[in-house]
Amino acid sequence: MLNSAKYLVVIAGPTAVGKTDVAIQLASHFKTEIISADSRQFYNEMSVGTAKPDTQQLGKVKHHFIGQLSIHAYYNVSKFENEVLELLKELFINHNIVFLVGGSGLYVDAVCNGIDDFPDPAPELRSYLKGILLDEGISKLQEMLLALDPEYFAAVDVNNPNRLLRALEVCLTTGKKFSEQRLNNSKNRNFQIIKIGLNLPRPELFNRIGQRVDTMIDTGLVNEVDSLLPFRHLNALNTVGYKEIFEFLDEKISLRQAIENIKTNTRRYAKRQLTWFNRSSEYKWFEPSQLNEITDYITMICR
RNA sequence: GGUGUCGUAGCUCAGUUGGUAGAGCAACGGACUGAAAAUCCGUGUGUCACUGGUUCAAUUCCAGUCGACACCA
Repeated sequence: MLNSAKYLVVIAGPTAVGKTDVAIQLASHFKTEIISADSRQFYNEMSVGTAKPDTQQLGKVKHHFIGQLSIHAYYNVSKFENEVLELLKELFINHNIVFLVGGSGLYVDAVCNGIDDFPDPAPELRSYLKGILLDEGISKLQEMLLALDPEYFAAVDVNNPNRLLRALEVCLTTGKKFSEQRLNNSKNRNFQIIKIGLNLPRPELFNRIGQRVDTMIDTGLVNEVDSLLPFRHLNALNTVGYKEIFEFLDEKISLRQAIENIKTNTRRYAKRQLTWFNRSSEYKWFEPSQLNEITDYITMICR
């Protein structure tokens, strides 16, 4: 092969747009493998509610990062970045093109651009800070961050508890300001990146979301969620499709209402995904039906 | 058929002692560096059922009409 350049082809887009099917056809065409960038399809115990590729689909193309984790495992985007880079080294030995497919924008970006390195905070620090949030409210966390890192305090969304907790965690673990360590530099990769966005007119997308939720219900979502009831406190299960069914199982809402809520929350999620991906101008957008155009586009660039 | 209550945003409802109206949810837009399907921020989109009357001014008061509900026949 004359051109030995390596290409990571990102297939991103909102949930239910049809990424899985397109990716499988593309990966088959280019005789390569798929890395999933979907922060919920990682979990082995969550299948129906995450619309994982089914066994037939998984049989067509080798997928990575599908169901490789237990919901009890601690995982984060930095681990994902490192593991994917390791895997890519191997895959690029025998393939010039590898697909990265998923809707988790932060995870996609971590692979493409990298994220800054921070030490893992001690678990007890995290629960200590959460305790403060619970007992004294967010204003206490704001006070703490203002004292420890006024620069980040000025820039951060101070009403967002997750952001405050994270910044405080880093400040207290490292003894240095979060803002000093958060360089936001794009890392160099030794492969080229092609970004493809998949989207549909909104009514069509929303229609597909509704149909997919109905299919999940028909294929046993309630049973799956019921079996995970003891673990509902886990972060992995703080997820659309699961939290609404928990409410139904608590008899707080009807099944009908739970289904409606899942559809609404999935639509909102899809919009947030589009906001994320639209921020980058690097995406070339297609409709999922434009398989030939997408194939030509990739071929043209990789030629 | 009679009496009563109600009719305000996409939905549930508040309100205006008469000066053309506002909450929650939805919707729409946005942010995002180790929880990210998470978390957070911003925006009111309206023939105040309809037709008349009183009034400088009616969504508000009055009458009628239509519709919903309840009770009485």
